[in-house]
Amino acid sequence: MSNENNTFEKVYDPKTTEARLYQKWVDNGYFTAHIDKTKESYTIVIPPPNITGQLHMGHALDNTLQDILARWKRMQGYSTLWLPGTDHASIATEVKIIEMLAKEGVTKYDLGRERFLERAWEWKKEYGGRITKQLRMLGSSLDWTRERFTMDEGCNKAVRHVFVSLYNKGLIYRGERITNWCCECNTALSDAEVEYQEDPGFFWHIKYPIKDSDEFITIATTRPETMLGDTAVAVHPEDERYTHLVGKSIILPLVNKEIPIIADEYVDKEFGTGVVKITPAHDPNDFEVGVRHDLPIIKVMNDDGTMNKFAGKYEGMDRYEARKLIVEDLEKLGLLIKIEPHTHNVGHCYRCHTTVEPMVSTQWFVKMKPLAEPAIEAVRNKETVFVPERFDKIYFNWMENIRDWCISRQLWWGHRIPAWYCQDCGEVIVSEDTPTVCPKCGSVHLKQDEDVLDTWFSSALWPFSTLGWPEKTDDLDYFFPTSTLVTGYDIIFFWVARMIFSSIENMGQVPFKHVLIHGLVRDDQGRKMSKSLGNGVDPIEVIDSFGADALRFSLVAGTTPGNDMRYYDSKVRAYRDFANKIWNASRFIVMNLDNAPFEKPDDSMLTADDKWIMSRLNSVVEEVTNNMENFDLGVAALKIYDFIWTEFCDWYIELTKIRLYSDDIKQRSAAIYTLVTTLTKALKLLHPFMPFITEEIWLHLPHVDSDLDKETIMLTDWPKYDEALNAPQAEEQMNIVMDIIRATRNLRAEMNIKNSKKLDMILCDTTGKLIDTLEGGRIYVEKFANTENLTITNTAEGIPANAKAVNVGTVIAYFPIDELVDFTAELARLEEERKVAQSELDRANGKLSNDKFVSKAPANLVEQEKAKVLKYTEALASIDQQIEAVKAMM
RNA sequence: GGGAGUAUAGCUCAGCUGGGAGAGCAUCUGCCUUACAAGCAGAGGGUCAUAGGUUCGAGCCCUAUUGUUCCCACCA
Repeated sequence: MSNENNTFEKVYDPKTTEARLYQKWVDNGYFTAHIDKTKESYTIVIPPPNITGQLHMGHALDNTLQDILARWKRMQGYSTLWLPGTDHASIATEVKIIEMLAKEGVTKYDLGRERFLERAWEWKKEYGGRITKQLRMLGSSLDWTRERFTMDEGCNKAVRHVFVSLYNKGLIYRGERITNWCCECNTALSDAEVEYQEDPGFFWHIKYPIKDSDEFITIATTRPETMLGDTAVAVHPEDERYTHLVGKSIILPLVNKEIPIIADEYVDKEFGTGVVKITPAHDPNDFEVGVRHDLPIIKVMNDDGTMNKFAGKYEGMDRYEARKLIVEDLEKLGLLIKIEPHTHNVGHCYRCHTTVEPMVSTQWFVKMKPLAEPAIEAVRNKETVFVPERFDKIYFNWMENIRDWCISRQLWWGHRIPAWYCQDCGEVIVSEDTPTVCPKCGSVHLKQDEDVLDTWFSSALWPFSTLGWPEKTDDLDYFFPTSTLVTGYDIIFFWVARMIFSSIENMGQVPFKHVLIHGLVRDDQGRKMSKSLGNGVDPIEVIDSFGADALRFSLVAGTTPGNDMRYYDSKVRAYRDFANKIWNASRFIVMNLDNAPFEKPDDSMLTADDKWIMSRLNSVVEEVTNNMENFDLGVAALKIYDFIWTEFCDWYIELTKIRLYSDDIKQRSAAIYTLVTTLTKALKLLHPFMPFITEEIWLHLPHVDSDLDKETIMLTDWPKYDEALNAPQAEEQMNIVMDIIRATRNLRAEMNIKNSKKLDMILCDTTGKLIDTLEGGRIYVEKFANTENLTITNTAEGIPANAKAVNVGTVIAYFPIDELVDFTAELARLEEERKVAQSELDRANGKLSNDKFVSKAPANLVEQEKAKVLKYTEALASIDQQIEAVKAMM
């Protein structure tokens, strides 16, 4: 074992170890997954972070969870692959590059497509590696030999293959539909990419004059500028107020065009004026109405949100400028009745947050119904299970009400749509390979579609495209379907749902067995971390000050799947302290290594504390493993923390000092052996959570059994529950011993007796049943209660009447104390103790006198209550005796 | 308009299929005890939101109410 740089300093310094260990892990290929048919595989694909991104707390949480699972499964003997990669993030990246170009005073159109893409690839080269470097700092055991990118050659191939296949099945089509249009990003968006929020606005009530009449009809609108594209006015067919007008026309103000008054069920009689202007080109509902009534579609805006030639005198104006002017003009004409404040739900672009404009355009769509159905079935049949399960409701709700997916984007950075249009005959050619001639007319004048695909189209294929599909690769064969997907609830629609239906469609099976959903990491006030608020905490800075282990642990310990959490420095600090605690405990053990030979002791050399700690750890192993299997990582982490700090450090290590400082080398050796093996096992449990410090310590420790040929804790075996290690008698004994020690310390604190002052003590068990147990624990009590003249007896006879008495279960610890005892206070304390004992006794008796309890409750609980009756009866008797004694002294 | 989460100690949160409420931080009291003051020992602090119900027994299950957070939905 090499010890370079490994001196045990008093304070653990993560900085000097983390980078060194990570490099070693990578260099030695520990993260590299191997196809081994004798083993089961365990696979996680990373949710690919955007190449524009920097690691934020959400990533830190997401990847910590994945790393814990990967490291744990690896130790359990699974052939484990955690596959890394990044996402080209079409729209997000394009926006960033345009911003960068703007600083140079250039637009993307100035550059042209080709040179723009060159710049984009340069960007990818420069920033794409930034976030993966940061993932390394977290300790992520990712198999970098298999790193992928959504726009690498293999993924491109998968994308084209899927597109063509869906097109040939009629599941991808192109058509003129109304879509969400972002005027800022200049592209169509899918429904999932629109975020709705309540915005304050106005309701403008406008009079539309009826043709050949003096009558008016009043409409109310929130977007007056779209009236220029009105092609009808609609009322409800059963609205008596207006039935006489159906079939007539109105003259559209400002445009002076005649448009019909139609009747349609869509109109709500109760809302507004009961009359709706119909603008098929700029409203999704109106579009539907337009289709039903065969209305013309007049688009009055350009893609950038300015008014076009159909807007007449408003042409060229920005949409909001036009709105203002139109309202003014209407007012001048006396057609504006009133303006009402009105808040309404308005869609915003999820990338740039500008108001989305519903607009008609020609786009490519995926027909969703046929794809959604089997995807719903698969989750219903639990082929894929959400953890926690309630998230399947969100999934079902979305999938069952799904609309066709708009997949074309008017962007340049992304997978260009593999469709070509024949310039001569208009034929549409969809093909994986670039066609050279038109199959219909033989023309060579083919032009590829200008648009790219929604960035989520490629991420939907991620679990199999990254393993080599559509090729039949060994990786695909062995590692697919993957095991667990870890992600936040915020991208269930964007990503999880789409992976599920894409996988079923293309692979014939679900892409993963479990979806572990986590919540958001919020700031210390519970607010979402965001750039605009400036309240984001940089995980890299946290790692810098407290270490990756501390950050990881703080993100997991005590959290519940699916629930949001808050980030606190104080939490990380607490776990940094925990790391330091383990460090010092280990330092202590290592310091004692040359104190005695490290060898397996004879069973007879094992003491009660040895058996106790091994038995306790054995239970912890079982519980933690069960928790991990149920994805209760937060509970598992706390149990490990608690075991190491409280039971191992605060008790066991202290207890072993009796032997470590003894003259008997065999005893020292036995203590050392148990210390090392217990610590080692605990470190293994902790390793998935705190990979760095556990490895660093493990490298300092001597090893036994299967660890002997291992060079890293990463590849050691996950501890297994072992029936043979259970030691109920030792546990009982140590529990009594610790209770007595605690009671004594308590007494000292209460009575202001220095710990250094030795006390006389008489341990009295009048039942006589615990005498052997107490004798066995004598050595611990003597040392840690700091006694002299410790007497263990089964009779109260001969105990000085003025001895201070403390009840520890059925055992009474007497302290003949020379100092003046305040008898009044003592009496009061005893009375209080009596009250408690009496109420306990009443409680137990009450339960037992309840026939229903006795007959219906499990037998062991009934037994427990009976035992209590005995115990408190005895306790009461003894307290009464003490009270009498005190009274006699007064 | 639908749906989901959440309400537990001063703060942040755990609490596995119902069987006597826990942790960290904070507070108070002692300790530099030869692994650790980023530590040790002790203490205080909770009608588990409210009201009903089921049960021998409810923080946990059911119903309603209130507060709070979020998701979905085409109301012009």
